[in-house]
Amino acid sequence: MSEAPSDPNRRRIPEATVVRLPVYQRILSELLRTGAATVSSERLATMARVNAAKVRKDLSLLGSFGTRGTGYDVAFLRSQIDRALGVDQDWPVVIIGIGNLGRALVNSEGFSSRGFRVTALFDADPEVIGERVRSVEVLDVAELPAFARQDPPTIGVISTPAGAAQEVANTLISIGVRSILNFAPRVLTVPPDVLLRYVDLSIELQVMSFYESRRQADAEQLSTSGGDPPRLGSGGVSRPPLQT
Amino acid sequence: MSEAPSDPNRRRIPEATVVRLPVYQRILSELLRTGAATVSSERLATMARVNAAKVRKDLSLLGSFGTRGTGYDVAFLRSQIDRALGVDQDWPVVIIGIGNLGRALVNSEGFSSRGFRVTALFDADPEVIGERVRSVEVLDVAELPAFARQDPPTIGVISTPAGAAQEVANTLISIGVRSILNFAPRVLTVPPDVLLRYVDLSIELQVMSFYESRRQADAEQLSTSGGDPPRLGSGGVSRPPLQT
DNA sequence: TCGTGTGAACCATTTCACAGCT
DNA sequence: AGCTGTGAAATGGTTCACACGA
Repeated sequence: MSEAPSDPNRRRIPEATVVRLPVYQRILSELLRTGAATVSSERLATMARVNAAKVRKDLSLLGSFGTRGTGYDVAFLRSQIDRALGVDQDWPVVIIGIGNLGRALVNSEGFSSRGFRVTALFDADPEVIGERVRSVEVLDVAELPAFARQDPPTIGVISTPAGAAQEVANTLISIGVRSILNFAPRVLTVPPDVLLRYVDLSIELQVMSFYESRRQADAEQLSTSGGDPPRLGSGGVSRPPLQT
Repeated sequence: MSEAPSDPNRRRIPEATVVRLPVYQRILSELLRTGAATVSSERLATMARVNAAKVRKDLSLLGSFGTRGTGYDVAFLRSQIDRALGVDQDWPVVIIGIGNLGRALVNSEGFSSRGFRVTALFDADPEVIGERVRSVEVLDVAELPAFARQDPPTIGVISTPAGAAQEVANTLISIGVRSILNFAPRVLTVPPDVLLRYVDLSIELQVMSFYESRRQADAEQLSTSGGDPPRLGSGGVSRPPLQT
């Protein structure tokens, strides 16, 4: 009735794996820089601070790219991950809000390379409009709809102050953008077919605070009562979580 | 033999929940701004783009703070989340690398308020050293060890270029910092007792690329063969994941 | 012999469904 | 009547352990 279920790509990839793929991607890029030709799941796992079986399972979801007894070809594997992530395609990106954060984004490795093409920057501040950042001109945000008719962006990045974020989101949606990445500290409302993701610079800081206060609580517990030694694992200190 | 197992705090909180607590925290702060006195799990869930049962389970791990038939008291719940996250305590933070990203961090809501106190900024560039950002002076990174003896930081934030990140991490570890938040696009090596978390500004962008290319693939599939209509859920378009 | 790829077992997290309080 | 808090079921994700190929 339906097609063969094991088409190499096209297989359902769990969200958890999708989020790890960019991590592997970066590690492979670094390995490439240092001249490594092949890498084992073991080594990749150590660098990514995850379990080797997880690396193998993640990668096997993309296809069988390894060689038994040898490992994975670094360059080839990276190209396959790029393909799975879709960063071998061209995604026009607009960034709205060119303060320090917007500038940092434009200048960041991952934004201006690897599939993403920053086609325009937008701001509302006359001081900033007309400036060039990385040779891309900052336009008046009022011109965003007109710009989009010429060169429609796929992804919109919001790095405005919180107060402007919802309005910018509305504009992006009205010009047909269906993927929005929001750095502004504000909860946004968008239609259900729009993919909205948040990056909160301070969430990780708060997660650190959580584990740090657990550490302190454990340390105090230890000095007041003569409790168990702080063994890692089940009790004691919370297992340090791995990176996003 | 041992103490009662249901001490309100002190209960093990799953990592997945810890990461959502800052999200609830922000939402509650916004509700407070708009003057809401109480909130239901349903409403909180809608705003956080998660399931209501999940909200209730998450919150019940911190204690029984809701009122049946009414919901949660916004201000009280927020203070309890703050407590659980440890952001009611004082965490001295140093930031190393005062480029655009470092400045954005210093100026961001979540960094300079709510428990975190940016005690000093560091850079290696003589142009930048001596400058003040948000009234905090930028010091020479060479002075970091001396500074730490006076006013030891709990958390170190790395927002340097990739090339400097490992060296900065080594310095932080040598002065006793056990929680490091790394924004530099570089895999770092640290001892196992150091809590290291990464923030990669482009990971979310790559995740978007993944889902966007799935959308395109689905759209093409649909136009070439006369396949199934793109029902949300099992097949069709991948369920848009919720924010980190 | 080394290291991938993968069923199967295990563990964590999510969701359901409803008892119980206001 | 409305909404929380929570066992129990369902789902999703991780790890084990080993067959198999290079």
